[in-house]
Amino acid sequence: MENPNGKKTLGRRKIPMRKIEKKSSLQVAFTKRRGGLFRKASELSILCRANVAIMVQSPAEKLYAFGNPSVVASLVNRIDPSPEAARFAQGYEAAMKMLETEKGGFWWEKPSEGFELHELEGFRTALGEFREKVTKKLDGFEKPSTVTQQHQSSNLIPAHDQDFNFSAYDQGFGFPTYDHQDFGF
Amino acid sequence: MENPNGKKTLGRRKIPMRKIEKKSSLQVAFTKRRGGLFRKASELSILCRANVAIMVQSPAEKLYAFGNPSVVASLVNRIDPSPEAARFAQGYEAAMKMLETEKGGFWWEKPSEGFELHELEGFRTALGEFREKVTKKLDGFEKPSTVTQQHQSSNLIPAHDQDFNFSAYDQGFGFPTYDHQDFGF
DNA sequence: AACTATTTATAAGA
DNA sequence: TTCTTATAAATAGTT
Repeated sequence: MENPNGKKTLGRRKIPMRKIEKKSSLQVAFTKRRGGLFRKASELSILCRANVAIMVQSPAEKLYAFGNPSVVASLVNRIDPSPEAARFAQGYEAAMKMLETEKGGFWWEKPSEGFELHELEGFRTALGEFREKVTKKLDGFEKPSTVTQQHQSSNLIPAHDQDFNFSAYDQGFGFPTYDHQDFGF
Repeated sequence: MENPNGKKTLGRRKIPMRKIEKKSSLQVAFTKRRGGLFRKASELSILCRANVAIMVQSPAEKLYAFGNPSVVASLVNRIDPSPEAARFAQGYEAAMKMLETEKGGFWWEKPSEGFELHELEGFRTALGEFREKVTKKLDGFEKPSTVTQQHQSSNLIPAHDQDFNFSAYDQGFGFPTYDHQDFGF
């Protein structure tokens, strides 16, 4: 065997967090990680009763979407309130239901796991309110170059007097999110 | 120590894939898994040069978003082409840039990792084309109850003559996705 | 918010 | 591409 330690494979290896150059590796990684991302989203939905919608675009401009049909419908309606868009959402849901019947049911169809209509309406309005609040919050912003190196985020977003913050970033996740705070069920 | 085996903790435990009932556990899990989901999205973006946008709504209707500013801007523009929405996107980007300067830079600002403008335009148009194609594809759909128990998905989506499929589901991920096929960089 | 042991994800290689 | 294997990473329960 090629490995000095006599094991069959090297196992998973740590990779640097930058673009994968090798084309074949890139494609495999994209497929695996897209699946992993959608699985994580599904688990978050189920475990925590959270609505999740995801869109992923590959470098080749292929588009992939995740979401339970109702959330997709809500999102589509936001994106385009036309009858054609609504018909797309209906078709999507119909196709999902067909697969459901064929395979034995999806989680969002089970009464104990499904979402109520009023929740979907809430999702729709929350999205609109989200935008409005942030627009107001960011009122008067200047170009970033004029406000740097002053721990501006702290000034911008005091710890206890805000509607939005970059909590995930502040927690050291290494990436920013723009979200509500004061999570409370 | 309380554990019969003398170890400090029980370690991670497997949990059933259904709603977490205990309120405190639910909140902790939501926070952890939302962070995990966004981290995975970030990694997918970096490793594979993929545009990713995510929206998560908690049961308490708090809204969380992920995406590099340009993708968010594109998405926002789709959702609402009004000047106010555009201003939100600008504010989001400005806030991100402030944090960037403060902390040393985010991946999407680095030339080697960033996206080009034409890619963003592609993302925008891909989203529209996606809807149009699916609308056309689903033309003539009936209610799901009329077409069940016939391996309808196979009829609906032949293996090699389609624009869209449920590939992730078919691969046994346990959740459906609606996506393009024939991935190729 | 930190800590571990365990579960889960996944990079390489077959 | 799909399967295997070993390691890297995520996280449930606890402190």
